[in-house]
Amino acid sequence: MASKLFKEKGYSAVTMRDIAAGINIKAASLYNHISGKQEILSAIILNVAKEFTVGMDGVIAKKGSAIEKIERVIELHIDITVNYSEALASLNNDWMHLQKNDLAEFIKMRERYEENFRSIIKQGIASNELKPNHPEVILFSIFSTLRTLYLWYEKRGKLDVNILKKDMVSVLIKGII
Amino acid sequence: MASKLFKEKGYSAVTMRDIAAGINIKAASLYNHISGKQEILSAIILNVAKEFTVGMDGVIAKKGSAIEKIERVIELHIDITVNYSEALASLNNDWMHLQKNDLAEFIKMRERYEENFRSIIKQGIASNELKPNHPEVILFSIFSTLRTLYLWYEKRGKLDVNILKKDMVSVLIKGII
DNA sequence: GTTCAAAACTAACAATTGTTAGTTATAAAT
DNA sequence: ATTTATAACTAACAATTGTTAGTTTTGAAC
Repeated sequence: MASKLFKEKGYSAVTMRDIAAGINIKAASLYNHISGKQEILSAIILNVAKEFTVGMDGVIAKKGSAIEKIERVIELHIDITVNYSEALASLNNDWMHLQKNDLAEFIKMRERYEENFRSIIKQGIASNELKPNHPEVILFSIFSTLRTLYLWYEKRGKLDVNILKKDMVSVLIKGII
Repeated sequence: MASKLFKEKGYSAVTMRDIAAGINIKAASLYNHISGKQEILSAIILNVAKEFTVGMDGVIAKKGSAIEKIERVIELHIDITVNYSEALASLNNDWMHLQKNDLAEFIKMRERYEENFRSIIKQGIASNELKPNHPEVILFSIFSTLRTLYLWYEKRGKLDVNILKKDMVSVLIKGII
């Protein structure tokens, strides 16, 4: 419920009274369940960040071509988007409002995730599976598409997940020509 | 200066005192120059939104293949990103904090822009320039990559614009294989 | 050197913020 | 029926918010 409000207006613009009203209680009653506003944000963000970390670790662990691994990363993102659509808004837009320890943990996970993705692309270029484009551009292109998928998934009427996976793999890997 | 703060923490988390401190004056002094916080936000967002609108209108007006038009759209986004990097953060993340009239104007511009982009893709599919993928997936893929370019452009040490354009066109249109 | 508009300042405001203290309602277990 | 833990409530707090009022400083034009 809080994550839905955070998605709509951003963490800073949502008040404890807003969150409480969303579940028909008063703001003070929230403190019977949580320690404060920050805890809500970090629960939302770190939970989904861990999903990404675990998922990416799984992709890296399995053997396979770079293309196969990229396909699995695309599927991972789509699955998480379907299950955590609102949390992804906070992860993308409000991570900077995490406090010290949570912020450090988040940044560490994000860096590790990105580095893993980068290693897959480098593997693909080394094995001639991928065009010798600048790896950063490939990384950025795929990454940013997957990152903002949550904005589209709902707007476009909850497309069928399997069709979406196939289309995304096709467009992102083989291009649009 | 305000746009830089908005990019870092988001509109709602930035106070008038923050903005004033950024230019070494007191908050009250800001009101000698502007009517309020909202005006800052709408100036930032609507200005860059108009750049997109004018640019896209230019692309649509010129004759050319769908691929050529998509290339020009990519170049348009890169040019705007280079010149308005901070404003793009507000446009992407804080547009919902615009007030009534400004919000309506923004949404109208965004819809028109998107519709123009969609028409280019449809033209490309009709003329067999593009693969018969679902147009929405192509639109979303290119769009979201361009949309978040501002996050990468600075982090990656201000890449050379012309090289970036070529790489982006290659990756987004021809794919990574 | 006086004038005068632009733009800075101090001080304060009403409203809203996250949070705490203390109290009451709920409902399962004895 | 009494107890007891859970979770709701009211009321209030200190801090911070955007903004206004009134005053002083600045600096170019005369």
